[in-house]
Amino acid sequence: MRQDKGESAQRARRASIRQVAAAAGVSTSTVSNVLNNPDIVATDTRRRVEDAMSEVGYVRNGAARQLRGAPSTIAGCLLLDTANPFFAEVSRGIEDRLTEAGCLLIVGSTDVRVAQENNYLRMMEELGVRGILVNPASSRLDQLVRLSARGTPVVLVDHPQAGADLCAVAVDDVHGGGVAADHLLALGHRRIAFLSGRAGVRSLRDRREGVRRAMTKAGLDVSSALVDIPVPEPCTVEVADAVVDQVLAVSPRPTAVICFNDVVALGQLRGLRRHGIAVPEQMSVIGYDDVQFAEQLSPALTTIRQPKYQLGRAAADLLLAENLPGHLHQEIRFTPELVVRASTAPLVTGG
Amino acid sequence: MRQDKGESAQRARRASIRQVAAAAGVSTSTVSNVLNNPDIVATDTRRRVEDAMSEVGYVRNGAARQLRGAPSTIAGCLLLDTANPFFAEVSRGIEDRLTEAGCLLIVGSTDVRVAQENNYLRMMEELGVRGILVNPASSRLDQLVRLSARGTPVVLVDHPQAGADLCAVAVDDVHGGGVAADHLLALGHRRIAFLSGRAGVRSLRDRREGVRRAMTKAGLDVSSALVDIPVPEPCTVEVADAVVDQVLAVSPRPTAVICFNDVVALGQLRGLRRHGIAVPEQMSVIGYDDVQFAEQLSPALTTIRQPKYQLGRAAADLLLAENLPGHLHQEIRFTPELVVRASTAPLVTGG
DNA sequence: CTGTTAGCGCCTTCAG
DNA sequence: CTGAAGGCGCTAACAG
Repeated sequence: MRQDKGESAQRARRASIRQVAAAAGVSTSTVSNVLNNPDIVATDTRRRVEDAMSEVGYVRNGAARQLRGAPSTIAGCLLLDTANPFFAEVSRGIEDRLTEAGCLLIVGSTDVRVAQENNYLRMMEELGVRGILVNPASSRLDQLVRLSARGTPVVLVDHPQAGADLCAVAVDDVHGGGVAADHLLALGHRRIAFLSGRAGVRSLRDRREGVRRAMTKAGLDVSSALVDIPVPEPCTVEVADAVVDQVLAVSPRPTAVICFNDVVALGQLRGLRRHGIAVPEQMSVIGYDDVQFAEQLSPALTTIRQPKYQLGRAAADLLLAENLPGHLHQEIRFTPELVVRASTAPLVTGG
Repeated sequence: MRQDKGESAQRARRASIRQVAAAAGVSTSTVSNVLNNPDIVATDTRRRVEDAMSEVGYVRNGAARQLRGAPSTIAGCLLLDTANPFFAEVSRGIEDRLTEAGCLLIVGSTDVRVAQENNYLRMMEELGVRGILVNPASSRLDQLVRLSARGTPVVLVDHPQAGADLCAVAVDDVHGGGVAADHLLALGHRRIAFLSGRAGVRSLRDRREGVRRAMTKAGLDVSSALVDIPVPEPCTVEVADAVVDQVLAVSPRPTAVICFNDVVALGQLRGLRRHGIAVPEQMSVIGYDDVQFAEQLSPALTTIRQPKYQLGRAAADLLLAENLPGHLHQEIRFTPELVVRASTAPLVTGG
């Protein structure tokens, strides 16, 4: 069963353009032409070459083509956590747009770790990817700007341009936090917990700022109306469930909680149920993202809807446009919207 | 603002090992040694080279390395739909294991389209990826076997080896379907709808077979006890919601429904609510996968739990082992388990 | 229309 | 320990 060549190698070397040429009795450049300029090759020569290709099992060598200057067919994408339903939908939007352009997608989860992000960025840059879509783990963008300047286009995903010389697709998080707070304030809540994630995440800071402004506008004293509670990593349902203990320990107890995403809200619902606290009667809960399952939770989740799939598609659009002649960096901005369901209700005084 | 070189190019050519050598006053092979055999280079020479690298902004050229014979740092993965929460978790497991091995991951969704799958496979093979993890869109595996024989290792994900000369990570779907049916039969249900997806998907056929066997074992006439209903693509909550109309139109009406995944079950819950049909009092619903949100649905979803993340990790493990000397193809098999919650209940006769 | 040639950037001999 | 040379597979020029 040994190969004739005597190569002990695991993986036999693939047939090259040269073997095809030999098998078809033509030169290598003719084979190359069949591949890249079929029109300029005589029909019967072409057919002979094509037969030779399937005969020797020829497969193009992407590395050699790229070395020769062909544009890369790979784009990269770094998200905080690809398993999170929000990012999973964003990623699918990216993938679909890239596929239309004949590109493949490398994905990576940073788990909000800058070191991991840099590691991925370096590997992708070495591969010479066509560009990288990044939901940054930190708000320091200089690393990304330098990467872009060195020749690998970078598009920010779910992050504002923030003065950086990059394309960006953003969602107005200040607005999102604002409408969440406005909703609760209109229902009479005057003490609201804000569940945020790892410190320093830009989108969460912005949402908190939106909440703060809404409270100020309503004439409230933020220091007593707003209770900050961090959710430790990893941000899973179980962890968010456990955080409920902290929420309930605050005195005076908040009557409503704004979660930084729907997974955390799911954990809150579970934890509150565990404590025998009725939602929304004794506690209003509001999520963020409006993932698929939000509508069918018990109770159905009031949340802030973000355009997830479209976010991804738009980002990929920008990336693909980076190569075009007169390209200018631009920011696309989406506005999130409140979706009122059953997890929020008017404050019952004396509850 | 024009570059001095007068290059109108979008993307300046990156610095090569040669420019580093020139800047450091050494030869290219010394630079190469600094990169690949740092130990054999004199300390001060090495430092000089390293300074030169950062000075000229050197980045390794992956294409050139690969052409020279370096192993690829990329693995591919083809799933039916990466945005589906089941596959998103599988994919995260793959990603984590690959990252430990210093590999990147290309993902692709086939949407159960063989043409799309083949397209992705071809592109990945041309790139010379280290291997490809595939949840096949069809049960014809010859294409994959040939790919593997040509030198690109293939690992089947959530699919049995089925006699193919490939590694595989499988979950016992017949068993899964069986326990779902056993549960409903024990509750007294005698007319059960099975919601399946696109025809020909192996895992769904197997689950149906499990259901069939359970019915037979219980002494039922399958032709009257089992009602097959297909859910058209794309398999979204909305589509599954609409399918409820078909379920209810069947005469005599089924009293329980087994869904092929939790997303479809979610749609069923929504559609049944729309029709004013109480779950589980008037209709029992059972899902598949046990995704994160299943526990918190209204009502909490009875479902079949699959080891999603572990499935991915195990598959990546097998792929990484393909290069090892005495490698033999193997199958790893997981067993799914029933998780009883609130969406199933005893049959109320005369309901 | 087809063949010849010269590298793309890197790494691995083999001499010094 | 360092330098010089060849070639991985492919394509863009140019010659025929």
